[in-house]
Amino acid sequence: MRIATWNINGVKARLEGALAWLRETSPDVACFQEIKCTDEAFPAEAFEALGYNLAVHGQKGFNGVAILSKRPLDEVAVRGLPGDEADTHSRYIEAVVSLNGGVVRVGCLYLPNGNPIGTDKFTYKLAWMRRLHDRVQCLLQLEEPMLLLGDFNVIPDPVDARNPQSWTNDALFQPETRAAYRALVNVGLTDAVRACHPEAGVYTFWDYQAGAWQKDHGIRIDHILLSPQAADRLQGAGIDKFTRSWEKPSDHVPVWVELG
DNA sequence: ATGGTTGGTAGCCAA
Repeated sequence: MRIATWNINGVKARLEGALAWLRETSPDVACFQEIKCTDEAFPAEAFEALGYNLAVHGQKGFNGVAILSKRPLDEVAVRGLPGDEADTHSRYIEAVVSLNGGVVRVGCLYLPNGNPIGTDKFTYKLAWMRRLHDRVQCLLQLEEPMLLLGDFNVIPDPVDARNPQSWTNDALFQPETRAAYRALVNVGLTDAVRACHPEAGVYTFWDYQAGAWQKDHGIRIDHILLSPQAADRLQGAGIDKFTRSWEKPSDHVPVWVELG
């Protein structure tokens, strides 16, 4: 089965592109980030017409995440990342997908950008990563096939940027950010794209500004992390770079894994 | 080069 993630940067602006991508690649599960709308405003019918069941956690204007699944969603485990009642951002939704003779748990996330550094936005990013770490440690005890996927807003290593030096003052590439991401992976998760594509030049985001796409000034910040039970079934991973050339593209492109 | 571009929303914020 194919499980994919895509920061679509506005479901209203990206509806035709998102539908075209779903028709073309037919993922069994698709996770969206930055839907930028409320649950009520999400164009559910258009996705249901393609055979998807939906779990949406949105808010007005920005953020917002959604899980689409061809198989039934057994349970929407949580809407919103646990650990801070005061956090009103819609950045995490987790659901259990029912399979023939099993389940797979999917955590769809939009990790805070954190810029500019030295502000409460960066503090919020690091606190959010700590809460995500706590959630993952809890989930690993279930010993299920589990995927944590989405826009992590983390450049893990210099190889994940075309021009690493240009990101040295950015929240996505701070030592604290990278350390928190390493700690998360090191609890026992597999970075699926890294495992399947260790080579340089693998990116998932190109800024709209300054001709970043034309110059291939990309970064790899959208990730799929697998629990051991999911990693055992990993058959391949990839990036649907072709969507970045479409009319009205998202600045991110889809990332996917194939599980046996 | 502290630039430039897009989306959502309503005179800017987030990225």
